[in-house]
Amino acid sequence: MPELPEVETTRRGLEPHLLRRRIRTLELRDPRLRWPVPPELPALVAGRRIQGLTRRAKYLLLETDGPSLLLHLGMSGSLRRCAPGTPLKPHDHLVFHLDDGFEIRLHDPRRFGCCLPLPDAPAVHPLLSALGPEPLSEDFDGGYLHRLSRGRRAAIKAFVMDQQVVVGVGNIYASEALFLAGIRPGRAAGRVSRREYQLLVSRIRTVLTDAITQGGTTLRDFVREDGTHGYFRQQLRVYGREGQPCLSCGTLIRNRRIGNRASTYCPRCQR
DNA sequence: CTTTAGGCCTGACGGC
DNA sequence: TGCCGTCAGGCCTAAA
Repeated sequence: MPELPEVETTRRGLEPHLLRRRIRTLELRDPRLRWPVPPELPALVAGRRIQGLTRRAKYLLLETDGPSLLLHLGMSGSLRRCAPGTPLKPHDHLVFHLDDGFEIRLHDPRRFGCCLPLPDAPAVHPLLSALGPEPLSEDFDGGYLHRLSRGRRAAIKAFVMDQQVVVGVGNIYASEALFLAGIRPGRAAGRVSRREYQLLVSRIRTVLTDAITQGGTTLRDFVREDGTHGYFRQQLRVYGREGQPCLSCGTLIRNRRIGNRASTYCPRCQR
């Protein structure tokens, strides 16, 4: 599932192949994504030169010398760089034809992703304007989470998955970070101590950076820009391990629904 | 204000 | 074998 590490892996893989390239055409094979891709989008970007590929939260910003684009991979999306002549697959919805002959294809079976034009001031875009801090930035720390969480009754897992609180942390990495910090996912966010938040922030940082190093987590759909898998799945301690023994203490991993999400945890290691 | 539920979408899976 | 209900998940909107 594309959370921050998968999006960042894709960004890093694609950027060197995109910089200074020109978009010859954008082929709209199926515009039915989370929001319909505007029919005028191909005309807006045709002939434009790519000046950057940046990331904000789980969004990718494709910057050109004309209009820029906002891309999201939803939960089953991937961007692949394909050599000329590579056969199209089902669910290859968008194809950027570049001036070096290569193609960048947005593949998204469940179509929860998006591709939208971005205004000149990206920060005012409604999808970006209310986002919380980046988890790997300086302004995200234990004190911030502690302050923001006072009085909140929502589960801490739902709290850290709230993109207005901190971005990029989805179900997989929230589960893993809470395990590494020894905190039960169902505890009220407002009852978690400052010290625990400091530890949690540290664990969120390490789990995200480790996952980026491994190329992200492939469960089913996610592939990197070159078609290879991410390898962080092998490092998962609790996610997807319901009923299996905890790697630290041997207690069986439990699964509880929190905020309508599967939440796996070790009842002994996490308090 | 915070919190929750529903909806979008496809494919895998289990039960009958 | 084949049909069908359920689940997965990010993130929106609407409603409580």
